[in-house]
Amino acid sequence: MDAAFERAVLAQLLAIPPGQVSTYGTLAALAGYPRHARHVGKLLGNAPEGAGWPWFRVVSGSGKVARPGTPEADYQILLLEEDGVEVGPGGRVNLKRYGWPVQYFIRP
DNA sequence: CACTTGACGTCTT
DNA sequence: TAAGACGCCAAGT
Repeated sequence: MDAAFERAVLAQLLAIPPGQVSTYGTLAALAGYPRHARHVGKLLGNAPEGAGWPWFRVVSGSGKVARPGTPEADYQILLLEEDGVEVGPGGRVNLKRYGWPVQYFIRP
């Protein structure tokens, strides 16, 4: 396993402010591993549930929840809404508002 | 060594 | 906007 990669990604994951979301590719890039988006997904998928990691704050680059249709996706949507993030039909998230670190803050 | 498999991303229809 | 083609990188078979 690559402990350095895991540490770096986890650091970025924990850096996401509550109520905001980031993407796999962004986390990988911030961690210092560009084009390793798939590995971030694999890491989160393999991550222990009781670790307390905010894995639910990570969505795909299109702003959609990964693996749509699965119970995990529904659970993630639930957690995001609990976190104050609006999730549209199909597990869509408006990255213009909730995206991190680039959030545009289009608030009424 | 060749091929497959991913919680992915960007570009083109 | 939705859907498909390609590209990407590491790990497993």
